[in-house]
Amino acid sequence: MTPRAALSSGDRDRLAGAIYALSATVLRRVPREVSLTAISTLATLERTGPRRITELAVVQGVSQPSMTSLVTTLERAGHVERRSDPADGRVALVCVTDSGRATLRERRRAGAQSVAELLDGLSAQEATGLLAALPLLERLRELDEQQRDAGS
Amino acid sequence: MTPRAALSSGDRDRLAGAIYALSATVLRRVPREVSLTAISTLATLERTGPRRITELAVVQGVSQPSMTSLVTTLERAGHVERRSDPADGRVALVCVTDSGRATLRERRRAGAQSVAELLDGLSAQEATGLLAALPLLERLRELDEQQRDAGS
DNA sequence: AACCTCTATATAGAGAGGCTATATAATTCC
DNA sequence: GGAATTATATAGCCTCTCTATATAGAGGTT
Repeated sequence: MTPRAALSSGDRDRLAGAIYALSATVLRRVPREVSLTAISTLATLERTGPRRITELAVVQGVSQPSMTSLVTTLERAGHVERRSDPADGRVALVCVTDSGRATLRERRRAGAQSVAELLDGLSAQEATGLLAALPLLERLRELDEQQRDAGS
Repeated sequence: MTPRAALSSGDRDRLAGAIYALSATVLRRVPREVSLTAISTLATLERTGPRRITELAVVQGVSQPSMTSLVTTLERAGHVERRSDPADGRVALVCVTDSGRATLRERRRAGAQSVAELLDGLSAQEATGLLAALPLLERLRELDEQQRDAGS
């Protein structure tokens, strides 16, 4: 894929495996009142502005009926609004509301809180070492985001 | 909690937030034929040997009826066996089978594969930097595991 | 030994979230 | 203007989770 390998095959697999395992661990720590897909959808709307249902379904990797149902649920909860597209009477433009943004913030706070408790188990030296990797962790997420939001 | 803070409050929150966000991102990349709880349960059984249903429910943070139902599903799929405890006729000792271990391996492989594709988007320098954090990522998972498996 | 209480698991029924198949309405293209 | 296409909605089903409750074995008391 890449011109030259950045990591040896073994390192690449070990690192990827560790990240996957940690991810599963972290997500299981946080109780979910709102589904992962719902949160991720709100995040997409916040980042990229109003989107159509079909686009959201593609971005989230769920079927269109599932996204219709999710949007209906979020709408009832007041987290999003359906607006009509003046240019095309078929489409529903989904917009996040202040309530939706607040939910997103709260969810991020709760998630970070849970991970922070895990971080407290590290020594000062370990914590500092991990902090050095922070930009790289953020970069990984950006990489995924770019691929994900491309579904326009 | 800890005697002295290893990180500033802001760093701690940013790092925790980044890890949580990345975790959610990573897990949404991997299609799930088997539920997260099922995989995590198989992993617990592999690590710690046969366990009672009630223990597994506590460790996974689900209700006992949910765990009974999950074990039944896993048993039908051949991934675990129910054995009786000679010392107590009420308990069902759940044991992972070879098929269960194979499922676990395959799932880890698929997860790592998906993350590896993300890693390929990093430059050689970034990838090497992240590799340096590998032991710390593993350590975080161990910390969680210790808390989790304690439910004996 | 009979009984009561506690514990381990199972069952029943309901709700959320996902899927496929299909219906409906608006747009686009001859 | 009518057919084909596209965007969303609806219907029906499956899985996973929950609470409430039933069943069966263990343990202690008299």
